[in-house]
Amino acid sequence: MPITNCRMTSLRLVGKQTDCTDCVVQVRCIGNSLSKQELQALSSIIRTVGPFKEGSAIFKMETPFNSLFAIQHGSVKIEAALEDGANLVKGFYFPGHLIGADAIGESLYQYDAIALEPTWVCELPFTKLEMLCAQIPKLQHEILILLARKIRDADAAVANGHHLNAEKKVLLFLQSLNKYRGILTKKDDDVIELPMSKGDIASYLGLRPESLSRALSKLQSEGVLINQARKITLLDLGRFFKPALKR
Amino acid sequence: MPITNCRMTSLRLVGKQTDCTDCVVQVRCIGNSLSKQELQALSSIIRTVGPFKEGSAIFKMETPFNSLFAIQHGSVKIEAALEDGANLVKGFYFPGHLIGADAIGESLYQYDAIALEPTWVCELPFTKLEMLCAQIPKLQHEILILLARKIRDADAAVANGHHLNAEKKVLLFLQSLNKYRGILTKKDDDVIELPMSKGDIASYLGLRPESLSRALSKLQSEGVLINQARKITLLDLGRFFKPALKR
DNA sequence: CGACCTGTTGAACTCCGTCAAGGCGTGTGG
DNA sequence: CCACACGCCTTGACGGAGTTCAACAGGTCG
Repeated sequence: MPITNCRMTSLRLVGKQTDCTDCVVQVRCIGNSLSKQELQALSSIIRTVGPFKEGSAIFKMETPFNSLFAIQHGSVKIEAALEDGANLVKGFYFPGHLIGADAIGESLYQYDAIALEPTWVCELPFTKLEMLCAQIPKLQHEILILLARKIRDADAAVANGHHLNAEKKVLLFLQSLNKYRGILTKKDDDVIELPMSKGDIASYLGLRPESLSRALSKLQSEGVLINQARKITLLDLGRFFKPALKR
Repeated sequence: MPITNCRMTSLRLVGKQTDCTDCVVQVRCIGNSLSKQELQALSSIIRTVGPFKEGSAIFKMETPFNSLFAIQHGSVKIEAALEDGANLVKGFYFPGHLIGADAIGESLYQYDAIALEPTWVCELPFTKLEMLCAQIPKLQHEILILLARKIRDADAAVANGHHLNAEKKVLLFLQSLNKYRGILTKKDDDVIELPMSKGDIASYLGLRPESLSRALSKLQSEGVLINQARKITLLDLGRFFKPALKR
């Protein structure tokens, strides 16, 4: 589960591709520690791309890796096609998140990045970013921290996949989603509007759609949440988690 | 599953802590692209530490994070204690591997690193390494690639955890272990001497020890391998994998 | 020799996957 | 406007892989 503390000032972007070197607020997942001058140097190598409409790809597995992408507005799912044709969803990302970093050192991206709603991203050409890092140690430091966090998140996902049952996986997913979207939208009413399908969530959690559906039904019957199509209301997570994560 | 292409010239280290600035071959997971002069700069900030005897910690969760460690000789398991007291093994690492990188940006290490046999490591003070990276872009590039590979490995572990059954997990583990140790020891006889316990392997694969034992027994009865305490002989992996990884 | 730890084997149970059917909302065409 | 199809989600019944609990074998160390 990708979790960042990054916030992003929401942008009122016009509906066409822009090439703005002036809007320094573009990338808020990196650059927070930089001076104004350094931020301008960063701004000079990046550009805003969008909108990507729902279902369209920001990059695909076959695309040569050249850039990282910071999500500005919208949401993105990362998925890889398995050899048998099934799709495996590897993550969901929101404004302030960086995607594509795990392709560093490879010639191609590792999977497809698909917009879940109208989405704008900020392109960071990797070679230029690297050169800038060499000039700005603070930027290098930020990138290293960001990659390390991605490793920690992936490690945590492995551990959770091993020792949590379906219901706990679902709840952990929902609360991290809510926490994040709470930061973003400042809504604290515990209602989550899902930008992705239940099928995508099931795939991400390593469950069959039927199992996810059953888990949600059971949680609803226990009064933990309310499950309505693409809207989920969290009622009483504390009660559920208090019986202590048994192994 | 950690896989690196790094090779390492095996060192005949004396059994006491050494402080060798001359042995440039110390760290072979990074520095491969550097000039002689740059390698010397790298050597000047690192030092060899060891031996750690079996069961002793190179670092623990409570240890403040200051350094990365490249394994020179021996083997290391990474494990975290869960709140209920159970231990979760998160990885096994061998000469040429780098550990501790996912603590970057945190004040403490994320888990314990325990030697599985007499082990020497090379300590890389992180702050100094960062400063060196700013001076040597090639080194910065290597570090970024190394971190990205760790992300890919962890992502692959998530996917494997989801759609492989116990037997396939075991075989995948064994062959990656064998591949790696083959590179190291130049033995190609497909006999693996396990430095870790079966319990550790089970934990790493997300299985109960009983399930691992059963999987190994079944594979032995099928003629795929021979299971003898801490020695496993791989016989015919090709046959097993040919029926196509069915989801 | 006996205590202990690790690994193995057996039997019963549980959770999730699988297969099948049906409900619901949406879009399309008549 | 309704009829229908289609995709997505839900529900039910069943089976199987892995867990759990228990007993035991084999090695090591006191």
